[in-house]
Amino acid sequence: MRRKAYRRDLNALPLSFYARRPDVVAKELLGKRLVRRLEGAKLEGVIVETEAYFGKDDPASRAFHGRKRYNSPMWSEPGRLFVYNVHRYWMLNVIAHCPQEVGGVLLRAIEPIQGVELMLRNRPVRRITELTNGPGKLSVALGVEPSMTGINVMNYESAVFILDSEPFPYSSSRRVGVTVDLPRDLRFYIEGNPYVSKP
DNA sequence: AGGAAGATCTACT
DNA sequence: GTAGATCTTCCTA
Repeated sequence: MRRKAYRRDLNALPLSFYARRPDVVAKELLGKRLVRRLEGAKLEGVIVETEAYFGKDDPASRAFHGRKRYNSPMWSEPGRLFVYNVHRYWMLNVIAHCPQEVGGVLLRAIEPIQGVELMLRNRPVRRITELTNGPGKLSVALGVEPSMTGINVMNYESAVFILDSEPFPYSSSRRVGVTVDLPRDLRFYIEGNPYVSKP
């Protein structure tokens, strides 16, 4: 009997992938493919940089001050989007935490692999490596809006979803721009990738 | 009303 | 490379 070969790159990640500690999920999201449906097109990129955020014990987390209206999506089911504002930009996060806990992963940079023309229309830049090498930048390029909070990235029908791929080796560092940080590395990135926001 | 924020852009030394 | 301006969204820590 013939068995169809399993193709990682054709499959979404299951809930069990996201229902783990945010730092573990942040590491393992590197190399996965982020897909954004926009105007009938598919914009796609490889995730090359992430940061993990925890709950009430993490001073840099949106959840630090307890549950409020603006941060309540941090408590939602893993695998959902949470979009929030910093300065003038929207930050794209995927909720990721163990049961009964709180946390998420900030998507900080992607390497564009499909729909680059449309991304460039959204965010005109001279050098292609400047297109999506930062959390605010990738949100502009992909047309991310706060109304996308709650979207299920495990569903192919969603406006944003994530596809599996082979695991990728990673490097780590302190989180970027965080004024009061935890004493450990919670930023993860693909070493040497030109689309990382900073080496 | 005032201030802070997980950032980005510009204009320079 | 780096300082300084930017001018949104949400909070009152």
